[in-house]
Amino acid sequence: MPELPEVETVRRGLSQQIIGQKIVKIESSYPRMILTGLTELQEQLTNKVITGISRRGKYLIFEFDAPYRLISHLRMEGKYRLEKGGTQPLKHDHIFVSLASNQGSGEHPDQILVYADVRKFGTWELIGADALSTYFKQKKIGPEPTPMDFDESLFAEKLNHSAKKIKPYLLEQTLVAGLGNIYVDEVLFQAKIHPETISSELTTKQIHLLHDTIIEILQKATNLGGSSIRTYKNSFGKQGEMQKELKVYGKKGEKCPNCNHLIEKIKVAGRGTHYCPNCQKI
DNA sequence: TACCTTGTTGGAGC
DNA sequence: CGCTCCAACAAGGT
Repeated sequence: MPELPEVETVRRGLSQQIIGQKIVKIESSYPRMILTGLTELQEQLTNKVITGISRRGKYLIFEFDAPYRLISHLRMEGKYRLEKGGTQPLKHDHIFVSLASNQGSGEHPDQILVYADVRKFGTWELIGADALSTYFKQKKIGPEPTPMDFDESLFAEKLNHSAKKIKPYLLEQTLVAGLGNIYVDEVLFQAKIHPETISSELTTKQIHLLHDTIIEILQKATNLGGSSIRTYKNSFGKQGEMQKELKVYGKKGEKCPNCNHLIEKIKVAGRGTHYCPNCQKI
């Protein structure tokens, strides 16, 4: 379940591995996940060089020496890895991008970027470079969780006028981009806010703490290479370190590190939700 | 076998 | 109309 820290870690890895390489072939055994079509992708990107990889919220964005951008969302279990050619595809491999170093005469592929996804929930979309900002505006993706982008007064203004429960609201990606089910539980625990608190009932003090905690936890998790719970690995096949730092996610029945009360798991808006009933009261 | 997992969306319902 | 909530969906592991 890659959230912002995991997606950012994948981005950093892939940037080291494939920037400057030329796409010589694209194949897919599950073209349905390419929402804008496999043929279009092949037509526009074959023989193009990958010039950069960026990220917006949980979306990865591949850039080329062509006016197109490839937007990749990993959803639950999407993964990238690089392989030498001639390797047998694994069961859940869906897209194969053959890459050649963009130097010399060789069109001989050096390595293959493989996209694998057990659940097949991830998506690829090819869009014009000029349509990128429109794409995220239409999806109402909120600011990046950084001190520069994430404006506290705007955040407070939205919360003050909403009857939504805070956890599902934070998961919408509209208040701030990048939180998923793991980090939203961790953030609310650290800020001592009950996940079912009605947004407009949060105090100014709580909102301030929540704002700072979102930035802090996502930054910390990114620095640690994300959390490998379930099956997440980065593009080098390496696990993250943040799972060791989690306080409530997946800790049902264990003691709260603050007060020794047992961590509970409830359902909030259909999502498994971990919290300490003693530290996080409505 | 039915249920659970998650992010996102469309539409039901108030 | 505006807002909130929830089922549905993608597919397979347990």
